[in-house]
Amino acid sequence: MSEQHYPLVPAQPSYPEVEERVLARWRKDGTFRRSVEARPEGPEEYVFYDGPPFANGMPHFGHLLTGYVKDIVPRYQTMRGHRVERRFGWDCHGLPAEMETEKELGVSGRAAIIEYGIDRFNDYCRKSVYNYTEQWQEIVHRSARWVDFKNDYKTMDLSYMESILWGFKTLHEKGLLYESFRVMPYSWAAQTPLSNFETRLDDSYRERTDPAITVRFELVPESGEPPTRVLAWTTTPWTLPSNLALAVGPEIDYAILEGNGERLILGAALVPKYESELEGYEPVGMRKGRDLVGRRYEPLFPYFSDVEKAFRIVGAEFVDVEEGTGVVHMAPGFGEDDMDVCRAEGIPEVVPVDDAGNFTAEVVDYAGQHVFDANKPIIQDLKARGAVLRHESYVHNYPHCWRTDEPLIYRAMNSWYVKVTDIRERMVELNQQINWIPGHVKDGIFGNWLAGARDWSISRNRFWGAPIPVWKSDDPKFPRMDVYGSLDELERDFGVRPDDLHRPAIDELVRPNPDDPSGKAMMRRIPDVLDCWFESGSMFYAQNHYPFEKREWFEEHFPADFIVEYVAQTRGWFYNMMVLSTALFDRPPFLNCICHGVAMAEDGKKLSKRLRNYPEPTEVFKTHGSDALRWYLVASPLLKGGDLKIEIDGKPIGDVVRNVLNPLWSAWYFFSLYANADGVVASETREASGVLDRYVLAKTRELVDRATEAMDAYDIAGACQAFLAFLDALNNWYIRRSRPRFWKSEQDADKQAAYDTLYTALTTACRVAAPLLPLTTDEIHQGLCGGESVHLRDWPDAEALPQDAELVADMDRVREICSAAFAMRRGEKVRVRQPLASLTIAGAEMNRLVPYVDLIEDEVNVKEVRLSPEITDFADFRLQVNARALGPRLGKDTKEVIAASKQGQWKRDGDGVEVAGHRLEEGEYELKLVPKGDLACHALPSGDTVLVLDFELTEKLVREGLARDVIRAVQQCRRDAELNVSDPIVLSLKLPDELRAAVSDFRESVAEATLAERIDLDEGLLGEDVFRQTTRVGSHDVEVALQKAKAA
RNA sequence: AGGCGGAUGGCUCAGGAGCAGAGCGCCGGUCUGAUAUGCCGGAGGUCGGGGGUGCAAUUCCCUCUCCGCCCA
Repeated sequence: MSEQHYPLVPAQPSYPEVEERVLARWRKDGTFRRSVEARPEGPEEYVFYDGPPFANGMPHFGHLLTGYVKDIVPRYQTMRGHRVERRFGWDCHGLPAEMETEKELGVSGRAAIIEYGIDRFNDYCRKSVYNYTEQWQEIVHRSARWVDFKNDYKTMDLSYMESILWGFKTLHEKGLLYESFRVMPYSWAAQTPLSNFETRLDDSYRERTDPAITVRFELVPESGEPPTRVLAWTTTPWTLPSNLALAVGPEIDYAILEGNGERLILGAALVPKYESELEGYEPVGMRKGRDLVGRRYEPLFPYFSDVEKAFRIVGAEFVDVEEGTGVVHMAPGFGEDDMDVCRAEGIPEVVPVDDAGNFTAEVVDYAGQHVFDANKPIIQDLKARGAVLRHESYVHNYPHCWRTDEPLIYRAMNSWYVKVTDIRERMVELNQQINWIPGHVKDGIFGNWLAGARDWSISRNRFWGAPIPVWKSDDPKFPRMDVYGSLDELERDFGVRPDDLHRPAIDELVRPNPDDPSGKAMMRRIPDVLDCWFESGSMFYAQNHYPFEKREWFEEHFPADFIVEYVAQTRGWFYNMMVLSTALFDRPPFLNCICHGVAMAEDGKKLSKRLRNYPEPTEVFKTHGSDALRWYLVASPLLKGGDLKIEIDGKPIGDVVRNVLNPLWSAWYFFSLYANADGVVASETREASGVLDRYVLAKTRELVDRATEAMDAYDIAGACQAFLAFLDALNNWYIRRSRPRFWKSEQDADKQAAYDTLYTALTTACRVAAPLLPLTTDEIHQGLCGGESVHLRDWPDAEALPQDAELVADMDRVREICSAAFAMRRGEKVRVRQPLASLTIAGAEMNRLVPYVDLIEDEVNVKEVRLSPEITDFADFRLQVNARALGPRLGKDTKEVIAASKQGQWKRDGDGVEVAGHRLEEGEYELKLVPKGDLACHALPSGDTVLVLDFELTEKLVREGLARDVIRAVQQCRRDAELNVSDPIVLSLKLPDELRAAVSDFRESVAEATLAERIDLDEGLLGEDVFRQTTRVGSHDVEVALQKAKAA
């Protein structure tokens, strides 16, 4: 046995085992750190920002997908020579943590938390952040994602939070913050306002049945007028006690109806909808809305009857007659439009609802009742007073809180806002500097969202978050507001340097108001904390404690070269970073951004832990491995922004093993098997002489070119596609056709060339696929290159490999010819082992096929390949018009030309052709070959080549075919006997006469093919170590006996 | 409600104004001294409904219906 220079590998490995092995090696060797540190710091660095996930559960396929992309691109850029630091980030603050803590501690609501103690509450939140970090690290590690956990950032770190203070103060100084009392979506269950985009992030709109009532409002009578009532419609009866006005559309027609001793006013277009209620009422007039404006009415409830300027009909453009009565009841404390209209009219708002959604004492009759519970008694009261014309149920989509699932209300609140509208235009401009993948996101989903951006509410009336660094005087006689942007500033004014910026410690910083000479007024922090989105959107500066540390580092690492998250983050993280980056630095926060689609469960629904509608990622790791999952996800439509249904049994992931991992491994197995058998050491080569070697090197070059182009365009699926095409050429053509060169016993230059070429193709392929299959390729690469990790290598240099487009085109044509020949054999039901006399190839440029004649003869198993330029002997031309080129020129006649060409009604006309009275020039048509009907003929799909296969069999050909059948039987026997591929044997065959004659005729080739030193056809093989087998060849039984030949 | 995406073979999805594609599944065949988890071939689709623009629409426009997603 020769010396072995490569590991012996199994034909089919357990990929999960391979992966565990590679992971252990990485850990032991510190491969990740080494790969980063091997690249220089400085301007050549490639900057990646990791979006912080909120880890309140185990990662699912969606997280993994993002993680894979977060790994692939940095690995690629690292191989391209760039240093890529990868810090993991954790999103720690905000409602998700608070809600979880409320549930686990059994305290619910602001009051309960304050009673429980903000310090204890926040301590629990702080701990809960760590609940899943370990499992996350484990899964991220197992998925072969390289990311730095040790040096991670957390949004709750003191340094991070100090940067947040800086960001807030800087916005304030730039005049981009304001405080305002406005109507906002409010979660009474979470006891916090939500920003407008939070109400759109989750699928928060969902069906809800509410009461809808049509209410009579009694007008203050004008002289001589019978009792007159205006009808208004609402689905929120609980806002009626806060009603302060009624709105009509100035241009809308309102009908006046009379009956039952009263007059009713409602939108004329809506009268038919109230047919049954209005029976007995007669129309007595019609008024435009503007003629109703200014009329006073009686308050429905007494609670706010003294509010100035209230209880009038006002005009509002937004009123329509789509629904209701064409008259809108206005409660300016609970509706955005209502507040706008009423403020314009000088009507103040009233908000008699507390933080928990209960009526306050102002509304005496319902005080303490939750607003939704109060709907019922309010309706009953109104009915008792005869104020309700109709009471119905109304099913509509209604916004719900994304954390608590409870319905939101709209409520006027005090909140801090970022003046996004001031920088909106600039964001739209800066967005043009960003390369979005897929491209339509830029001016589609993201661009549109930016263009319609609204001011961002960033204060939360909660506990676990970065504090709003605003201190106000507690005495309105000495108004003063201080905004702090650093620990230094806090220390300067309060005399202590906080080591924790969380509540309640931060609230304890109090000092006398310097503007109050008596010293009694105190400066106190406003109790709100920041929206946690403000914090994650600040990561690009806060993760490195900007501007307090590493300022230069920041300058060099901003904006990011690359980020990736799923597409909905166009409303979340992408957007918030854009706002803050534009506001603070007037630059885009990132330059390339992949938005991937949504991984869904097999049932087409979103992945749901509760429904368990998806397999555990860890199970997939155990069965198919991480590389297969990685490939499955990133080669899918997900990266083009599409959604993907993940099958629960993971079958498509198994397909990846079969279609990607196995072919790659098979090539590696083949190499190691024969290289070890021959004791060969292969090395990389840049040139070759044989057509097969030159072909596969050119294919390798093509792989590098295509993959580079794809990866540079962030088209990961495209890189996968290129790799698959290469694997096919390598396995099913190069290796398949080159096998005899590896088998032969001479250790000559041709054999070495074959090894070197295969070695080059394999090592290059591993490097190209390293980001896509980091574990499997590393195992193979280490085997090929003496233990060197593929991830420490550079991306292959395409220029080092020969480019030969002509050779590739010719060889691909040859492959097509062979494929077509096999199809013809199948048509005639003639097995490939049966040699045929000849294959005639007719078509253009036949001379280019000359170097491949032997190869075709061998592959197709024919004695002779004839190349013929006489195409018309075998085939006719069919005219195929190029409608795309012709259409613009011929217009209406195009159809006729197409029809005529299909019927063969055309003739050649010099350089062109004539069809239906038109002359077609070159480029406007193509001539395709169609075999003549009576020949065993086959045309290539390209239409430029036809094949004729001679199926006439001579006695000799038949015998040769039979001999090959016997060879096949012997080879099977060798394999069943578990012989080594290079073991010589002694062979004995017991054959029927026909086969015996065939083997006699072709004794030499049988012996050569089966490595038989001796073939015995008469006496049979006797002895201990004889392997015997009876198999069927055609319709005959054949007895094969063989024995490993004794070493000479 | 809104924003966005989607509807193409049994399934998962590409494509894109000019003879409808891939993978899987199915059916049939078959090479093999690396790989039958391979290779070759085949069947299978009036490209969701309706309207419009065009010489030409599955593709562009309008509309309807249905589905999906919305802190990865």
